[in-house]
Amino acid sequence: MPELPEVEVVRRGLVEELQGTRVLGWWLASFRNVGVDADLEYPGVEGWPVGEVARHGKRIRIELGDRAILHVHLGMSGRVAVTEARSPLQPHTHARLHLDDERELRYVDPRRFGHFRIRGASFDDLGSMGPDALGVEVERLAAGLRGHRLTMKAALLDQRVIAGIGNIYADEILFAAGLHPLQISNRLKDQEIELIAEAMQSILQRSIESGGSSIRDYVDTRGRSGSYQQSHCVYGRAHQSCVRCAEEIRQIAVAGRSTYYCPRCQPLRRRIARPLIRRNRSK
DNA sequence: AGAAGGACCTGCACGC
DNA sequence: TGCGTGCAGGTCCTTC
Repeated sequence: MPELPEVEVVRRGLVEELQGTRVLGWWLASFRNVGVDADLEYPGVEGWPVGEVARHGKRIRIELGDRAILHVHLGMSGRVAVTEARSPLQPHTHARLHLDDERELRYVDPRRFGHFRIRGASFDDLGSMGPDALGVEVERLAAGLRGHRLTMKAALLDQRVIAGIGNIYADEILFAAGLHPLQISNRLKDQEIELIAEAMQSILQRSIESGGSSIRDYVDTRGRSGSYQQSHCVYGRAHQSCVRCAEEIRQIAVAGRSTYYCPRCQPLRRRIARPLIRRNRSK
């Protein structure tokens, strides 16, 4: 399931693959998450030059000439690949961008949680998004976390607070920072926020260098899996021993998501609002 | 304002 | 073997 590191690996792959190409046209499936703005005409034989391939959080934006931007979100199971136009189509291929060198950019998404939309250059999809998690400054992270009264797990998953973190890295970051997932975001001490910021940078950076985490579906633009899942300390390790203290890793539901943590390395501080704990424990 | 649950969607693991 | 069921999760929406 692609989060920031996986999306960044995909972005870097696209930069390599799409350099110097032009988009001549497209084929788009008809379902709600795939489409093109009604007022954009087909590029035609001259094509649109592929420009900057940028990323914010889990979203990729690809400039197409000066009039359009391709917005891609991989959702749960989305993949993009640049392949020979003649190569056979994989099942669940929902979009194909025809390039000027006999290749295609293809978007495949079995679970259809992702998005693939060609929109006018002025369209802004980042409106309420928080800062990108990679390289975020401590002050901005602190402002985001203290601006909401959320459990830490919910805060890290909330793209308005910080963009790019999903279920896996939220758990890994909280473990590295020694914070319980039910800790309340606007009651953190400065030192705790610094620990989160440090853990976030080091984990995301290391994961990118490992090609991301491949849990089920994720592969990069050339179909290669990442290996960071081998470095996970808590995610998916319920009932196994903590790598740090050997205590049993626990699995609970927080913000509607499976959450893994070590009760000894991530103790719950008392200043938590009681109703929150009761509600979560009653599940 | 925030929590919770449902909807979207498919593949996979599991139990019978 | 084959079927039904539950689960996984990113995001948006509704309800409380």
